[in-house]
Amino acid sequence: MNENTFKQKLKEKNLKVTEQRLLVLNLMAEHPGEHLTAEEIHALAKEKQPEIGLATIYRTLQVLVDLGLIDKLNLDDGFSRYELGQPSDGREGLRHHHHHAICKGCKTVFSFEEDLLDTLEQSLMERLGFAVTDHEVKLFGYCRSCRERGLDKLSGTENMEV
Amino acid sequence: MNENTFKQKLKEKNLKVTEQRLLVLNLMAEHPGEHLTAEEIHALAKEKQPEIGLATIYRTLQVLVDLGLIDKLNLDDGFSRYELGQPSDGREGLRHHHHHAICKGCKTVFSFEEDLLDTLEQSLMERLGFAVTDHEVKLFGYCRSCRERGLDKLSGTENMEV
DNA sequence: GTGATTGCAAACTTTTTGCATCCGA
DNA sequence: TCGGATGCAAAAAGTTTGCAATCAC
Repeated sequence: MNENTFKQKLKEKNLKVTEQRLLVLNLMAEHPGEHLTAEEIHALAKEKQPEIGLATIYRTLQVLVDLGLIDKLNLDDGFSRYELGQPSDGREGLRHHHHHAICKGCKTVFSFEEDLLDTLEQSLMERLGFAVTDHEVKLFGYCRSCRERGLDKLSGTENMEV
Repeated sequence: MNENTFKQKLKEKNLKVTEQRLLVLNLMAEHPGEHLTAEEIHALAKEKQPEIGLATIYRTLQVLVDLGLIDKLNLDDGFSRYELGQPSDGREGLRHHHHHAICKGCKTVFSFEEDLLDTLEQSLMERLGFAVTDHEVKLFGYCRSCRERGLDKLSGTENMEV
């Protein structure tokens, strides 16, 4: 995604090209694979444009989501998080985002690509007539190092909230 | 899940058996397959116990989640939602919840069972050493009736928020 | 009796909105 | 010029917390 494509997309929707919008998109592009909160993006943005307000960040992120340039994620920590979108694979209307594995021990989020949902989506279409355009997959469990430290063997709730 | 099993589980954690806890669990059991918000559960609870407070609902729901009796869902509508858990299939530590397909046209949520993630989970274990204990799968798309009404053919953002 | 639980209200947190000003086209 | 965009502050909405009174055991 280069800047000209972005400007093009904005114009198609009669949206204006502003410094703030360029800044936020560039910040997202500089942090690929990260899952940033609005506050984090605001902090990064203020380094380059100290006047920028948090409301602008939220409004800009919504624009970028609508344009399909970034994805909004919910990793169950009370924040909405945003990350640069994956380039489309060309199938019309399909934006298959990558998946996330969240370690319940150390809260690390592992991202990975995988397209094993095709069978599931086909079956939905056949049985319900439901056409899938997008999906969000979250796997919860324990990463290797937490398992080596025995964090997956604790019972009860003592490690459910950090 | 009968009431005695519930009382048993509470005692194991040194939690007390209260009217409020019994009421909330029973309400959840009376609404299988529904995705209720805390406010909705509160409204139902007040019919039988008008004094019950919303804070008690939240605290009780957390207890039920911790006990593994209900699941907390996020269907991207700004609410946390709760539903009765599926009975475990016996595999230790595994609670495979069912999946949700959310129609972007009419916002209907379709629930379905399917266990097609085993391959994905095996591959995670082999490649990352990540042991999956649970997962949450959300599919977004358009249901049959919305497709018949052409709601999936609109471009842009005009149908992204309702 | 004693510590957990409840109800209420206030606090908190994230996100949205109203509005005057400013800016891009 | 002019409608959209911004910054600020206030509001909104869902959820959590402090505390005195109450309840389970």
